[in-house]
Amino acid sequence: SSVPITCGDTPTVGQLVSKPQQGGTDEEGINLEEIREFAKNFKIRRLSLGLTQTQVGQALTATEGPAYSQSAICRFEKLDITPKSAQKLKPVLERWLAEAELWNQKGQQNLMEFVGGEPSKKRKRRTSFTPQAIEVLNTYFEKNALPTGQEITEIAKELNYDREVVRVWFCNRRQTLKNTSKINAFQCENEGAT
Amino acid sequence: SSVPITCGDTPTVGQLVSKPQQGGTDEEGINLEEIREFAKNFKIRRLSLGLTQTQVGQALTATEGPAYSQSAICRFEKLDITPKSAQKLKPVLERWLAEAELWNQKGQQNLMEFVGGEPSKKRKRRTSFTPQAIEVLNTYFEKNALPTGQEITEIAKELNYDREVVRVWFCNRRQTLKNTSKINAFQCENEGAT
DNA sequence: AGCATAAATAATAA
DNA sequence: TTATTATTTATGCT
Repeated sequence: SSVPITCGDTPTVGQLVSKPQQGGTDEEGINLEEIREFAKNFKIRRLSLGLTQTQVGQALTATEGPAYSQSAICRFEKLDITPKSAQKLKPVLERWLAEAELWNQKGQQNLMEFVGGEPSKKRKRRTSFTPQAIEVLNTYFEKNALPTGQEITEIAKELNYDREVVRVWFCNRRQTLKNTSKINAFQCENEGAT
Repeated sequence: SSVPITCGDTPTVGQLVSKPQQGGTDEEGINLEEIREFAKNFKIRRLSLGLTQTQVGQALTATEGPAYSQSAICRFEKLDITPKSAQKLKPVLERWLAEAELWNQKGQQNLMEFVGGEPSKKRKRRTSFTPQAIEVLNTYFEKNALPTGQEITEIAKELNYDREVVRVWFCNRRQTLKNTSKINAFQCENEGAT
């Protein structure tokens, strides 16, 4: 009385691979086990490069012709995809990833260029501060990381923010800088200077 | 004079800002380069195990005594932490991670048991809101985009949806609004105009 | 076959 | 640290 739930839908790799009956190979000779292994590996390597599914999708769309959405990458990694599609996508991903890793070895900058994102994409801040306000705050911070109460009041007034908010911003800013500067300062090793 | 610890008026921060580097070791003999390397490695290994910062934090809290929040793990990985704290935290993380990897080799189940979470926490099924519910939610949102916990509970009750689902809906709704209004001239601050 | 968005995870203002 | 925002992933739908 085993009624197939699939109702004619093509089963996904994930569904097939969890069935021990097939021994890792589907009826068309596709090695499902190999695909599963690659998918898992792909995710780890992607994360090691610090790339998001969106980035991979966009990069592939740019270099490989057809469109690869974030959803497509997601579904591949989760094996929520038909064996046929997976079989087709696998070599594309494999080739692309290998190249990406090559660029990464030459430096993080090269990778980001290869991926196609902006090299120095500005990070979005929490909404309490507008980007403009952050810029102004940083300018003040560079001049003086420890403003007096009077100065804080004036900055807050200029930016039209709550005084307390500005005070805490300086606190957090100093904290972050203090914590990270020592350890992180060595990251800039490929800067052309000695 | 006494040692000023408070974030408001420590005069040494300005000095820290422009402090020259010391070749990978700080004044207390901590190998910063080693910590940086480990932090990077830690993240990759954590992701390879498929663990979240939250899971690591909770597991550490359970096995190691003091509390380790998701934020703490995040800050360690980002090196947004003092060298002293990092030095203290590093061996704990190293030991824990090694053990986690050991359990993982014995099987995914063992790892999840070690981590202490539910064996296989499934992602919540994506809820579909009825058009009627969306309409009601939007009406509430227009009146108040940031309802209190009490209000959320009431709205959820009225619509007969899970409270958490409603809470997340407001989160995402705020997010969407923010993203779209960014395209237009945005106004983040409704405080007294200048 | 992929968009819209719900849910989950990471980062950060307080 | 905690509560919330920002970002990323996953999935219901057509």
